[in-house]
Amino acid sequence: MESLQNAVLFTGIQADDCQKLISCLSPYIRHFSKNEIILFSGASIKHIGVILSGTATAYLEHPNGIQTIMSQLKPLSVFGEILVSTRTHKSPVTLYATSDITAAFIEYERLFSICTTACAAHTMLIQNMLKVIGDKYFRLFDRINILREKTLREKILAYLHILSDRGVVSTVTIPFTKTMLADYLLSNRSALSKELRKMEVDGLITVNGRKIKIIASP
Amino acid sequence: MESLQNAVLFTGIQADDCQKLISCLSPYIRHFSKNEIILFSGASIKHIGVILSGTATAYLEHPNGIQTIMSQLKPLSVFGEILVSTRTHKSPVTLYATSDITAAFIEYERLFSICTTACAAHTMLIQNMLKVIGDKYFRLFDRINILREKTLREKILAYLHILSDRGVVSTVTIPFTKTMLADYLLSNRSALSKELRKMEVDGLITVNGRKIKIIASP
DNA sequence: ACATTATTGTTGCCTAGGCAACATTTCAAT
DNA sequence: ATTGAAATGTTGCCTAGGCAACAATAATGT
Repeated sequence: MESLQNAVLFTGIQADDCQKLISCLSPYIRHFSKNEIILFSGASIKHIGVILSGTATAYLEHPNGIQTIMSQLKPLSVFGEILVSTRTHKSPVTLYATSDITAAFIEYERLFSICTTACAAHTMLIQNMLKVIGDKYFRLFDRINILREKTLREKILAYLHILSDRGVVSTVTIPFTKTMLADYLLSNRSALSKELRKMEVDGLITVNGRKIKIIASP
Repeated sequence: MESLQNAVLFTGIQADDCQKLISCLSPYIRHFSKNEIILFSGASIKHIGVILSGTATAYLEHPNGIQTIMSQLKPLSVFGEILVSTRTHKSPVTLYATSDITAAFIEYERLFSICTTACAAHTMLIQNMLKVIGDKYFRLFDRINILREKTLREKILAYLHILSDRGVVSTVTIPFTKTMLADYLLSNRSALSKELRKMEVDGLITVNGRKIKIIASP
């Protein structure tokens, strides 16, 4: 439970205020085992979740059964926070546990109920939530920025550029498998494999498993 | 200024509370003439904007100069609200006035400063803002849902399906030109034109200018 | 009413990359 | 260590749709 304090939701709040705030939010803990579904696409939820330990992956489901990767969650990642403000609270994604997971859940209502003990902290909490939502929005925006590139090569470069924190670092580590990367880029795995090789031949990058070094940035 | 009260930001707030709240937020009004740029991509802003009259279009700019349409704003649309919570407050899009525009601007700080007169209304305001942000998030999500379809025909159908409020209505009116639609679908205009005709021939839809009737939904 | 500009339809050409099929390597579980 | 299952590399084929170029139509401003 102490680790919950480290979540972005609680940054900028004094330790003791934070204690009070959290007890005021009265989160409850749930465990999920690997491969279990934490949240079904289309299901209504009335809590936001915080991953305390383990990892999860969010997929967008297609009527035809195909899944598209949307995001990866790691310890202290928050989920369900966008649904707070929607009418139906229906999740647009399915959340799979990719390892054994411990997660904390906080009821939406608690977030907005003004508690008597730590109101200032409460305000900070809401602002932090805005920040979390903003971050998620921009990650989706990043993807649009990548997908609008016309060729696969350009998509890859755009992806690497964003991953490298907009060109600050030159060696990046892809946070998932190449198969998933192809999925993320909405392209074909073998086409991705081909193109990465071509880019290596053309001296643009060096590929080493999941590590990619970006060579040219003219 | 009365029209500002009708913005989503102020729904669920009593008229008199709303008056107080708005004077507390002390918005200021600005005018833009057609084709003027309201907000530059990359520019920092410290206000959220509400369109009072007129229309605007948000474009994502590419280093190479190509613009991708992101959203259309009409009276009572809000913009800049996602930037409230970010560190740099830098706009990811450029906002063009597509007609003469009147807009109200409210400083971020005012949103969170607890006023003495209408604190409850203030809380409602924040919740409304969460709703606005959530809506924007889902509109972006919709686009991903469309773009991940593999063929152009499937993209068009997915687009029409979402536009028809998930299949409730069978005749939809495209909110922009076909040229812009092709842009939105990240595809080629003449390819879109071709495919729409083919779909008409195949008896899937009927196209009448910007009105499209969806015939089959098996 | 007229002129200018934007939108739309239509055609043909051509290539990026989707797809399937297989071999190889890496990873995970027992 | 061993086995089964993913992940990855690689090849060839083939088509969806990008692109350019033009004509026709519609919208807009003067």
